[in-house]
Amino acid sequence: MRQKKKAEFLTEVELEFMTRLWELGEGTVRDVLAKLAPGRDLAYTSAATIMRILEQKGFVTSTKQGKTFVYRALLSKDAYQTRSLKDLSEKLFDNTPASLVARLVDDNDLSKDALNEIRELLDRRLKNDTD
Amino acid sequence: MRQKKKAEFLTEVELEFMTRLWELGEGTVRDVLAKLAPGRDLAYTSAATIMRILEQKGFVTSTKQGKTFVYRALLSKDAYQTRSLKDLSEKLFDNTPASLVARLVDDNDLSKDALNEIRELLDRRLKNDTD
DNA sequence: CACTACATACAAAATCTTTCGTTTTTCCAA
DNA sequence: TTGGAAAAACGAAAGATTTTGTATGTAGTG
Repeated sequence: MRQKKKAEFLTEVELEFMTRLWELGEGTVRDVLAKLAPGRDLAYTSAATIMRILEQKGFVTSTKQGKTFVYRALLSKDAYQTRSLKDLSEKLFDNTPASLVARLVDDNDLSKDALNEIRELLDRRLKNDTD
Repeated sequence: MRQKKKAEFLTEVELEFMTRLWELGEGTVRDVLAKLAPGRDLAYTSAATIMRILEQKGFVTSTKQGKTFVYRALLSKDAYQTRSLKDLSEKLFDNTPASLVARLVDDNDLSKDALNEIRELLDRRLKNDTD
């Protein structure tokens, strides 16, 4: 019998909801629903289902307050950023982060300040590393 | 009546196939199929279907040679890298590329070499910039 | 020619994702 | 206490993606 592998990545809609939850810190289904993009028209039950799925998959947790659940993210935005970047790097940049940065820097006119900021970050990182 | 919007992004499997085609430059269904990951077991007709879908969606084109189609990418890897980075930046980094790079270099998995490579890239960029 | 090997074409099964409707539960105010 | 408003639970419809089987076409060979 085959064990269903734990989901690593969020689906489109799951990411949409996690993003709102990250913004909120924590919130009920109704809170999250209210924060969706203006045009977005989604039944309350649909939103509730998505939150329940997110919990099943282990991306969020909930505690009951009165009769309603309050959700909080278990997966942090930072962690998911890292995970997504790693995935993109593997799938599209031959696992060479430098080429990813190269493409990014070529595409966007990053300000001198932004570039300097990043470089300082690198310097600090390189100093602290002992390996 | 609603016009079906042109697909912007590749699905999981489509990306898998495009990646092989980018490596090959051009190739038949059989060529691409042969290049898939070792464990990957997929019927020939499945591969053919995927290539046909890629063509329908405008990501590749084909020319008939004898009785078989030879496919070539219309969407370049570079262009798709750009598109994907932009999407990731929007969806997960508030559209600020600098924070994306910051997260990337914060990742502990990066080797010293990779970090140095990125730094040199930035140095060159900073020297050439005139603004 | 007609046989064979291999290609394309396409409908549809299988699976995963997204959305919703109905039923059940729960709190609270009258 | 009980009736109503709002939430949760859940099955399943609707939709998209992935995979396959069957039918059909075509080039080349004896």
